Amino acid sequence: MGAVFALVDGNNFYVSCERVFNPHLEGKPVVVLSNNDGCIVARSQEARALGIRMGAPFFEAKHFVQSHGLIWLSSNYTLYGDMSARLMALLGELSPHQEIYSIDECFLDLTGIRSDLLAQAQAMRKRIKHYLGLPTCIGIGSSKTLAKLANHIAKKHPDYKGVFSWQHCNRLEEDALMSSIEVSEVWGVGRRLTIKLNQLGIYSVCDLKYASTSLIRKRFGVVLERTVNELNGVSCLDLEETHDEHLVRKHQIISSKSFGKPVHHLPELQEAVVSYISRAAEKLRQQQSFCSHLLVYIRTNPFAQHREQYAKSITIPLITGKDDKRQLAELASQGLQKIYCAGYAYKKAGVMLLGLYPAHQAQDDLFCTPPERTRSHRLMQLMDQLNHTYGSNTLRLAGAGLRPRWTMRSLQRSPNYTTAWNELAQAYANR
DNA sequence: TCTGGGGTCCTAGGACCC
DNA sequence: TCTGGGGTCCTAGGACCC
Repeated sequence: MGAVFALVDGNNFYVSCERVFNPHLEGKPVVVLSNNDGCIVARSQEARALGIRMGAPFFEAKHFVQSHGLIWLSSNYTLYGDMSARLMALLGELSPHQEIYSIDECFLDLTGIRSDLLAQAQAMRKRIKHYLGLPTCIGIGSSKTLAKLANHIAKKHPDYKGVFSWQHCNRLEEDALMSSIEVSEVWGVGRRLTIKLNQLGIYSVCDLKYASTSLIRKRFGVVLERTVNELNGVSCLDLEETHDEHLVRKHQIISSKSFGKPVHHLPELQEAVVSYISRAAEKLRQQQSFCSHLLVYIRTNPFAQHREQYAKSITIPLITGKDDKRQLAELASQGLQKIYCAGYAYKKAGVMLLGLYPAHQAQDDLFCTPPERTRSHRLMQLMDQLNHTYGSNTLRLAGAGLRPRWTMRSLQRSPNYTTAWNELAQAYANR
C-alpha cells in the first residue's frame, strides 16, 4: 500500500483568529497587515471579493475603509502563535506523524489508516471548529505535493465541504481536474518558473504531470523533477516530523524590521541593531545553539526611487561560537560602524546569525576561563527567565535604547486574549 | 504620508587538498 | 605542440515557501 498524506490548513488564518474573539468581524471585509501596518498579509473572503490582492501595500486598499467598511487590523503574532499551537495539538490526534509546516498548516502521514479518511477528516474539521472556532480545509493524496493540491481544490470548490481526496478519483477525473488548474498553483512553482514553463507550452497542472522528467531535470534541476514525480503519485518528499518544537534546530536566525520612521544617525541605528541581536540571541539559546558568523545589514527605502539608494551588509566571523547577547551586540555594533554611511534616510536594519550548531559541541576559547563561561551562561539564563516571566524586554541591554522612536507602527493590534489574563476580558467586551 | 519578516533548498564557482 | 582526476568546503545568488 502506497503513502497517504493529508495537508490541513486554516482558512484566512489570521482573520479567523481575530474573529474568534471579536464576532463583529464576521461577514465583513477584514484584512490583517504586516509589521508597520505596511502590507496585506491576510484577507477575509469578503475582502478578497473586493479584489484586494495578497501582499499588496495597504495604502492601495485604504479607500475601501470609507467605501465598503473594510476593517483593518495590525498583526498580533502572540495570538496567532497561541491559536496555532492549539490547532496543531488537535491535529496531532489524527496521526502520530505530523509535520508543522507553517503557522497555519501541517502535513499528516495517514499511511496505513484503514478507516474512511474522508469521514475522519470531516469529523476533525468539525472538532476544530467546535473547540477553537477556526475554519479549516483538508487535502489528501499519495504525495505531499498532491495533498497540497487537494487542499487547494477543497478551498476553491465549496461542493467538497472542505475536504478533497485524490483517492476517490479515477485517472480520467484526476486529469480533467488537473487540466483546469494553472501550473502556478503547484507547490514549488513560483512566478519565475511559471513563465519558463509557459514558454515550453506547460500551462496546466496536467501539462506538468505529463512532462518528460529528463527534460525537466535538464532545464530546471532536481527540485522540479521531484515535483513532477510527486504529481504522478510517487512520493519523494518525506514528512519532516516536528515532535518537540525546541528540538527543531534552525540553520539560520534572522531578526530584522523596517523602521516606523526613517532613521538618519548612527546612534539610533545602533539601538535598533542591539535590540534585534538581543532578540536573535534569545532565539539562538532557545534552540540551544551557538553561531559562528554574524551578519549585519542596513538599507534605505527601495520604494523611494527618487532618492539615492544605499544598502550594505557585513559578515563577521566569530573566533569562538557565541550565544551571549552582550558579546554579539558589541560585535554587531562594530560591524554597523563599518558599513554606516552618513547622509542617507535608512528604512531597515537587520541581523542574521549564521553557521549554527548545537551548543554542546562548542569549543572553548583558549583564553576564556571556565568561570567566565559559567557566568555568561547564568546571566543569559536569568535574563531569559525574567523576560519570559514578566514579559519580553523587562531586562534588556542599555544599548537597545530606552525610548526608541524608530519602533514599528502597529496601530490596531487586538488584545492578547489567550496569553494575558488582563487582556482576556476584552473578548467579552466585544460581544 | 504609505510597500513585512523569516525561513528552506539547490547550484555554480573558487580555493584548497592529495 | 603539450599540463589529471577526484574530492571537500565555503560562499553567493537564485528560486521557492508561508
